[in-house]
Amino acid sequence: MNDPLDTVFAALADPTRRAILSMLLEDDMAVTDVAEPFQMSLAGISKHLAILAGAGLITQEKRGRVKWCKLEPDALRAASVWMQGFGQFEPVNLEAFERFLAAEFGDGTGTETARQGD
Amino acid sequence: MNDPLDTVFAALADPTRRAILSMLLEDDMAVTDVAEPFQMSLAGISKHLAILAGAGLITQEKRGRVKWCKLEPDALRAASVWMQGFGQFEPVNLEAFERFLAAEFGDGTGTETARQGD
DNA sequence: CCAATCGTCAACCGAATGGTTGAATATGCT
DNA sequence: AGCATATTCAACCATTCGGTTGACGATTGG
Repeated sequence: MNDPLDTVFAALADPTRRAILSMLLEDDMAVTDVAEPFQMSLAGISKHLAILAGAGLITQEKRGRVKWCKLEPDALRAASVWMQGFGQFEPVNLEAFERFLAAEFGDGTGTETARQGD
Repeated sequence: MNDPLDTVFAALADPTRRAILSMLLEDDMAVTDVAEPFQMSLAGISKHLAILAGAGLITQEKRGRVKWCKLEPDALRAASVWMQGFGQFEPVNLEAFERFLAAEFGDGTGTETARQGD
């Protein structure tokens, strides 16, 4: 895999990884905490995180025995530019995005009862 | 593969398929003509086209014995919306896109009527 | 020191990918 | 009819992917 577009799009093609990215939108997280909501072994999540890091979509910093995962949204820019070239979509607003998140997890993503307890 | 995001991103993760999409930006094309610039069997390209069609990124219409491939940029909208949610990138212009194409194929990207002899 | 916690590594597995070749199916031309 | 063109199908192959389990190296805390 050479082209960064390859790795970024491949990373985004997996629903678990997209879900992880969405989780990291809210806050940096430790690997174990990232893994918690998933029905998957820790090693499995660790692999997904490695793939996301390989694509530059997250960075991981080890403090003590805990490794913190941080979203790096800038890595999406190149891919976004590439895509926009096709559609010339009108500027996207966050509402549409939140509808999307809601559709994908059916999880309360903000509008009603903003996330409680952080 | 359930989520349309899965299929769209997976389709975009392959450089051959992205190149095909870029070619189709300029014009609809027959399968054989799509295959011509690639060092790959026709059947190989046919498979790639099937994947793109499966993701909704192109449609194929058979007229006579020729199957025409047409770009469907609207299929990118959902993926684009998803991505924009992370970065809130400034609106993207076509210049940036053309720089990208140039970087990826080093091919004349439009300014000088790329299609000769149609 | 000892035990628990955090995370990765290594080996393994089944399924999917990306590609090939050769035969098969349509369609068109003369 | 008969041949060439356009495209897919089917079988096969090597590689990668997504996942598991079990052992392992760090780090922390009693």
